[in-house]
Amino acid sequence: MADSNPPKPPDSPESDFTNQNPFDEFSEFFIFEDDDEEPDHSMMSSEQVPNQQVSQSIEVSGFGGSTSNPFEGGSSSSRDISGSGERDVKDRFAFKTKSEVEILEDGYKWRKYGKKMVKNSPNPRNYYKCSVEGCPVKKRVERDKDDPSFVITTYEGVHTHPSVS
DNA sequence: CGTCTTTGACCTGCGC
DNA sequence: GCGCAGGTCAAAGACG
Ligand SMILES: [Zn+2]
Repeated sequence: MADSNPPKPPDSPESDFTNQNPFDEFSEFFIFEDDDEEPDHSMMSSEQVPNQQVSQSIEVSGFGGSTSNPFEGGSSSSRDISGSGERDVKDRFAFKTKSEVEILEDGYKWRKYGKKMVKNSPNPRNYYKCSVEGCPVKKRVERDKDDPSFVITTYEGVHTHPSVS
């Protein structure tokens, strides 16, 4: 109750983006399944400098439109490396987006199934899953620690069905 | 009426 | 063995 939208008018993410500069407000930071992680040995010592890495220029046009999806067609089922003891083929795709709302419509229906607090950020992490039966796709949404205006959306899995009608 | 949201509890893996 | 962290499920309620 009293959800109270953020201190900001309902800025429909699916109608303003076309008018904004993808380089200024729509920073796409692709975070593939990297092995190395932040070697954070000591914690809470002195805040580390924010890693403001906003770069990369991927073709992202009809995002939040309705049917266009940058996911399908790019990196997907690459399970041809089953012979070698390679890492799992779990498709993990992180997306950093500048938005005040976490519910970015990407053309799919998601059902929230959990909320957790991350220690690294004073913000909670939301867990979503595709409502479509048979779709093992999961989505994780979390706010940035240094930039609460940024939202990190992590997609896991591949949709096995076209976008919603 | 059906769908989705919300919160807590619960499970597992790991570290020490 | 316990605690912590992260992740998941389930019941109830809200809501259209
Ligand atoms: Zn799906």
